[in-house]
Amino acid sequence: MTIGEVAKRSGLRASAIRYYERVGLLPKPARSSGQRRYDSSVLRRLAVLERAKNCGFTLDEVRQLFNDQGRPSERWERVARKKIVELDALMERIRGMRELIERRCACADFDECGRRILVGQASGLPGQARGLSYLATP
Amino acid sequence: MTIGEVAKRSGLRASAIRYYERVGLLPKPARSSGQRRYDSSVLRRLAVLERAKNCGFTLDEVRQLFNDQGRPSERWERVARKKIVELDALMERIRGMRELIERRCACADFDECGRRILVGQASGLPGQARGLSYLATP
DNA sequence: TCTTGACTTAAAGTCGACTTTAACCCGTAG
DNA sequence: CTACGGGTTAAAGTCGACTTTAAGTCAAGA
Repeated sequence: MTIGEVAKRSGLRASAIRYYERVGLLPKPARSSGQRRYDSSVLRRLAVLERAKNCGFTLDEVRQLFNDQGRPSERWERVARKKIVELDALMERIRGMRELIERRCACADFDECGRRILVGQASGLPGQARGLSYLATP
Repeated sequence: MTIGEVAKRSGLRASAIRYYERVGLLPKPARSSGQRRYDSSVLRRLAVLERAKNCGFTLDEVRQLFNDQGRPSERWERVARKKIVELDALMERIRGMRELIERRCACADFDECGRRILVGQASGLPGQARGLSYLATP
């Protein structure tokens, strides 16, 4: 298969496939007159990669999954355990945000709001928040 | 107050305060021999800004909160409703990720894993996932 | 022969929320 | 006078996961 076919079959862009190769997530394929030629195993590899991304793993974690030493199941176990902890923390953060939003105030304007926040010391939300731009699902 | 004092009192960096001014989240303060001079209202504004960030609002949304037209309570209501929907969707996504991770497979290696994913059509997770690097709480 | 379409590369661009850097200015203490 | 500790600016850098661009290569079809 050429990279274009792999792209069509996997639903990824060719540029993404080249990128994965560059960062060490895909083995370098054979070449035919300069062009990459893949066998079907790349599709399985990409399926696992997609699945891992759907589990919330970063590419760095997927690299650990694919390339670290030890049995595959051990590597999975290690990375998965860590991710579960992160996901639980994130859930907690989001719950905190929701609560904070739902806690309606009776301020006439934002200056009064600020005054109340400054006197009442508790923000009610543990940890620092980041934007939620990652919510966009294109 | 100089920008340094505001930074100390608010816990923000001076560079962040200048940045907020540049993007229209803070009004341009008076100057004394070239330097910014603030009155205490800026602390209340920054307190609201921080609170809004803790609610998960992006700076763009905070800008709508501060600068759009309509009553403050209306602006808040509009932005807050939208954010709650986003947060709920995010919760759902994370729940899906957790489930997917917890669903242990019996594959000997990742190639077998890929084969199973390719034949069984359901990923079990709705929507596309993104990395979770935003989890890092510096 | 010329064109088309698919491929190749390195390098730069994207998004958000800042930070860092480089080069400069200003008032005061020694 | 000069060093020091603030402040100032525009421009570039950061993080992750890619995409886009520019310029070039290659085989097949008209």
